[in-house]
Amino acid sequence: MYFCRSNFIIMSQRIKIKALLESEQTDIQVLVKGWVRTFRNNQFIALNDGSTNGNLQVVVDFENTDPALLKRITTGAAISASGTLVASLGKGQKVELKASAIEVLGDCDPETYPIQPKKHSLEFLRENAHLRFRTNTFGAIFRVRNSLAFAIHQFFQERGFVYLHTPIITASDAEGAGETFHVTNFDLANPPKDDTGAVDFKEDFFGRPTNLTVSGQLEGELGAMALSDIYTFGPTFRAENSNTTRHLAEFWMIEPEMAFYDLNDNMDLAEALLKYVIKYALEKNVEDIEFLTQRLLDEEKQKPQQDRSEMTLIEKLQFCLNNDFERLTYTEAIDILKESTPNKKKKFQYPVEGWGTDLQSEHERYLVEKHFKKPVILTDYPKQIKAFYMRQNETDMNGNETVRAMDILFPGIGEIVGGSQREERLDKLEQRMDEMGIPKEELWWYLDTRRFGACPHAGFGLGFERLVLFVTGMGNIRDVIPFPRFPKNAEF
RNA sequence: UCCUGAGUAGCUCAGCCGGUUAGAGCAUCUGACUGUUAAUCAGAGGGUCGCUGGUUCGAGCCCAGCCUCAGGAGCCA
Repeated sequence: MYFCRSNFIIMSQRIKIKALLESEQTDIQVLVKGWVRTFRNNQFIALNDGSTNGNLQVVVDFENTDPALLKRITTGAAISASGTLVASLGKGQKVELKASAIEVLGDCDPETYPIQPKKHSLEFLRENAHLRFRTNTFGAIFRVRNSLAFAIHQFFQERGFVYLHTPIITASDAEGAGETFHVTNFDLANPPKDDTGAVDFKEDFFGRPTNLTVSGQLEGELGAMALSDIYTFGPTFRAENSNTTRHLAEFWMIEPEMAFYDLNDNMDLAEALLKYVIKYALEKNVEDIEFLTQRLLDEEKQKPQQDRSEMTLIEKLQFCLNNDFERLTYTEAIDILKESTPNKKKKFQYPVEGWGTDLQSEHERYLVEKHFKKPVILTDYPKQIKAFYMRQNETDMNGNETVRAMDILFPGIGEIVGGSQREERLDKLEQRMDEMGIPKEELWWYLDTRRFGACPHAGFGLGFERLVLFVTGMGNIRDVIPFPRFPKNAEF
């Protein structure tokens, strides 16, 4: 960080390895600190400090170094090294540090340290999630995740959106977005009961049943009805017993809500956001994405030819930037699927027959990966399979009832964004809530926005981990969040 | 939750039809070498075969239940 143009370095200041590796200067005195990746030949330390995927080679003058100190330079040990940055005498790196002093800051017993200088499976590293940051793969993933998070804020801030913090604890379970985690202060072995023998939540902390939020959308809409454009970016919780590579019990979601937006504006914004943040990561995390691209190539070498992707990770990301997402209605998608080869040859597990049922993931995958071969935005889904707050379309000439919904489908991920134009007409909204059995009394505050100065508006939810999954090319969502929460697992 | 597969050394795995002392590679340790890049070479240590029960003269292997993991499905973001 203290890299001055004048070749002058403050020796007492530690320099991050990323800055050193990018440096054009040599023959300067520097101080570095980091963790040993490998120690080869009693001479060469591959040192990493997390600032970049690359290691700095620290060369030790082993003949003039205390053997007891050399023994303590083990994989995983934290060390401090100072010396001269010189052009490397060996191949494989431009510069290296000729060490004049080395201090072991934290020893690391190689007999018991789980991370060995060898390849580890992702499953093993998941069980050692507290240490997996120290691997190349997870270093790259979490630096990319960081960039994406920053880019999301930057995108919205540049457009005048207000970052709104919606509550984590809520009393409404009305949205029906999934099973909730209960929040209570009760002694679960002995909760207070009322006259009928039911648990008496009047005695609980909030005086009513509460749960962790499944979505900040409804509260987000309240903000949009005054601030015009808001976004949330926070954790959400679903107690679904989902055991897949695409679901977590705790995940982060970005939920913008925009007043005076219709569905087209909504789609434009979502597409622009995705392209913006992918572009940002591609530019900001060049080495990380190159590393992850190579990692994916190596992984795919183990698969049979037909299961390998046609594009590398970088190519996929660039392809995403350079092409408009395909936009079509649910009804058009059903027509395509009905006429598709796999449907005619009965290759689908769930044959596509009529209008009105939800698409299975095999159908979404066909549209995205085989038919269009690019991200797809599906709109105007049947009203019966979508949430109560979505704006109802006029019944079409075939008598089909649809809502102004949109889902963005990504290759390998499936649904990454789900959104809609919201129903701003009070009578329509109330009627739909009645039909779906949603308690209007509980959502009186939500309905107030339709009573007082209602206006057309829209919004969407973007699953952050699914985005990270796509940009890193990883296959399991549990590998793109630092400490995954899923059924039967809350370690760390 | 359902379907399929898996659980054997620190890690990744092999282990035949149920039969003597359970193997390999990597990692670790010891020694050699000393401009290495997954260093190399020689040697050594390392096991409650997921758990519980059952069948059998005998179980890593067969059976039942449970636990955990992976992949797929559903729910979804």
